[in-house]
Amino acid sequence: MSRTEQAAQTGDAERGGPYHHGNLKQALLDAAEALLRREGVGGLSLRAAAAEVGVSHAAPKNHFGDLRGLQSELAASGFRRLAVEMRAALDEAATADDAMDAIGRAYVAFAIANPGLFNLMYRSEMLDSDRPALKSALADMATLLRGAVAARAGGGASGANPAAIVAGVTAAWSLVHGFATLLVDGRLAPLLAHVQGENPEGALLDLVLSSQKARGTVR
Amino acid sequence: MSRTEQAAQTGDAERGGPYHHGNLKQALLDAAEALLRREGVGGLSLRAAAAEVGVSHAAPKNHFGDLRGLQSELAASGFRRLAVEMRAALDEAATADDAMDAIGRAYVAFAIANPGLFNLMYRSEMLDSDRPALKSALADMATLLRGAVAARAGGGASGANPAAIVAGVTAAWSLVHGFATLLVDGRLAPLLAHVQGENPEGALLDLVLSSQKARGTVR
DNA sequence: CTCCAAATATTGACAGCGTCAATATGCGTA
DNA sequence: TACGCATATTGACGCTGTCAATATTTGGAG
Repeated sequence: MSRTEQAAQTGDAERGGPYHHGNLKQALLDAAEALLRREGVGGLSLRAAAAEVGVSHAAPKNHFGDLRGLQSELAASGFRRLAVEMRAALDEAATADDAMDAIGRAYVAFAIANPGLFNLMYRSEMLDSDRPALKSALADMATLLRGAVAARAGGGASGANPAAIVAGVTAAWSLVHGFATLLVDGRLAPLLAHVQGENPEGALLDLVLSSQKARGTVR
Repeated sequence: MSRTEQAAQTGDAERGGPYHHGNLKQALLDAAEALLRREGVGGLSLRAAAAEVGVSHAAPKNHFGDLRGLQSELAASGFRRLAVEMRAALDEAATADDAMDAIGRAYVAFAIANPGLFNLMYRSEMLDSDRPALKSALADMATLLRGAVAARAGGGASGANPAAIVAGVTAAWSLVHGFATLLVDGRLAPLLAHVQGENPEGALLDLVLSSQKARGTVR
């Protein structure tokens, strides 16, 4: 009995849907992200995503080519959403210095809210950086970061030292990314135990951000 | 014809060695690390390591249990070696402030020299943190980091603010780990292009480390 | 010295995975 | 209406981790 005969007997809604799904690509992305959220980056597979949608194991090939294709689209979606949240944080900040902290907090908040996706986004061996969706999402992130640092360094006027901007972007990104990465990987757990209050992650991040500003006074 | 009969005919040295390898655990670890270096974290597999050593596909089970066991021992070895190099850098530094930079440089140098291993070390889902070897290696790393920060914060005397030490450890570790992670993942390539000279990675790291110290003067 | 138990290694099987080729189905258009 | 292209299925292949059953070797107890 073919899949279509089954569908004709049981009705599309009850089993599998029509032969042509109609919106399979997005459905697969949603299923894949659910898998990522539920089982982590190791639980993500083409076959599992296909099964979750109720479609055959080779169906994803038409839309993503291979596993790296699916993962790249997923990562691109992640970078897009991260950029949105960072921009929102940027717009709400009053001073340029507040803006840097706000961006950093948005970055970490995204990693906490989407640990599996965040992991995937920074595993280049699982991604195809030539995928247009991923490429443009990454370029967008880069200009956002660079713009924020330039705004702070320029202090309103333009023409800040380019080397200082490169260093600033690298330093700010490294600090926040390192924190997010270590946190998501569970490496900060022993340190978090020394921070009291609810939401110790946020408190520790605040400590880190302010300790950077007060460098020299800690001693 | 059994494996032993073959060995009796061809000689142990020529094909496969004796039935009992004698040092299979270490040989598998070496093969696995070679695999990791050659093909990255995705190319690591029990069967490939076994094949490289010339042993049956299920032989690793006796020594590591499962794949996570092998990966955990590999990661433990990595953390041990990293700690050695960080301690060496620490001992060579003159001032306490130099020491922090030296540790950071050693950390990044290790990541550059062993990218696959470094990746593995910070993918907890691939590791079993209950493995004694990994547990103790991680504990050693933690005390090293904490000690270095406490020495800087204490300035020779003891009794520095514990909260400041937690913040300092987190900040220093986050900054350097973020830099190493982004670098190994290829994410800093666009920024590295703006740094002239041979060894741009080291130059950029120097910029980052000094920009942290000069915070406020960049503007 | 002998023999037996424990440690170590092999073999074969199974399910899950990504990927490919061949085939089936349905939608839009000429 | 009929054709063509996009989409989906089926079946196969080799790779993987893991397990159970078996084979071999080693080392120590008697």
